[in-house]
Amino acid sequence: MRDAEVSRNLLDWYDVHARDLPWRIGPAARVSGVRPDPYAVWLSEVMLQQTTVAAVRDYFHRFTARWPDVTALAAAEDAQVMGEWAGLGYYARARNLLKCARAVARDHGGRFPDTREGLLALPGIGPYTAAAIAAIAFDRPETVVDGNVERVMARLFAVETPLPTAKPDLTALAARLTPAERPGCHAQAVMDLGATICTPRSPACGICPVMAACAGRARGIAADLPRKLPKGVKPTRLGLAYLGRRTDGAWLLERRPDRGLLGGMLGWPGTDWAETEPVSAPPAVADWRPLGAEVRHTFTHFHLRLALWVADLPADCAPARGAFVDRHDFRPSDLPTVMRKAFDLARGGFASD
DNA sequence: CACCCGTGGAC
DNA sequence: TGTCCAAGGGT
Repeated sequence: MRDAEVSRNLLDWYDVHARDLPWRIGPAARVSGVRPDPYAVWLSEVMLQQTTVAAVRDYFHRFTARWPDVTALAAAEDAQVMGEWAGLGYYARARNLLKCARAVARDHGGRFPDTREGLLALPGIGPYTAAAIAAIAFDRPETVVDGNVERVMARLFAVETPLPTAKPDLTALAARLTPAERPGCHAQAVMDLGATICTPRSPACGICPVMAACAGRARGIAADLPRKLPKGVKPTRLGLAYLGRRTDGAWLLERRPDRGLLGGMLGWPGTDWAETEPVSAPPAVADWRPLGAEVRHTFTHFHLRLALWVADLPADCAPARGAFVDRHDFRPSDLPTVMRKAFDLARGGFASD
């Protein structure tokens, strides 16, 4: 089967089986020449970086309801956007999302650049996202390579070189299949195939539209591809967090520095997280008591065990760190997950009111 | 270029 | 419970 036939089969399959996703336009609209909204494409693609469709859906709806276009988002306050992103992870994406929206509003008159190169110059838009927006929103014949595409190419062409070494080869193979017509649909077809049929484990080769062309299947090694270098062991880090509540119900919280882990997010004051036993460092003078429970949470590259300390703080409390957030302004959903877990465990440790 | 950066679901 | 994994980008 020639490359053009493979691409044709993928597109035919996509036209029948394309998933109905909130950021996509329907086939009827597409046939009438309607293009997807670049803002919706950009927002969804950033949210989908290393994140599943199931996790993104509700966030996408909340963001577009609150900020319907890039100009509205550009005008939003940092804390509002970070709070709305809370729970989705990889918080540098939210910081760059705002930077990007403001750059588009200020430097591009509120319109996204319509080329890969133009998009690539914006914060939070890398090779994948630039190609995806250019292809999907602007009908540019760019080659889109994400984890799905790498897996599909590795299997289709039986590439046994492990990732990430194989990346350039897989990109070249994906480029061979990229058609001049409907490149955006082609890109989404390959990604949909990877997400629904050519899955990482137990791929459904029996119903695959390009089964006949698949060298991996022919050799019986499809499910073992792509090969990957073994990963290192995650260390365990320890830390303390202080959950202080003032008598009027206000919570003592702290905005984390813009860089690094959970950068720019709200959190409980506490120690650094290290592999050695933490040294106590309460953010205010008070009768801190151990909760007797700890948060266990796993990040990308380490496990965390976070011991919780709680205290009732006096009305005239002057904290050395952080600031009080009025009980009516405090939304637990504004917290990153590890901090929300701490709140869920500790809230019972305070007198109810 | 190697490392850093979240989270929840599947198995 | 532990491990792997997902529509990557920044530094």
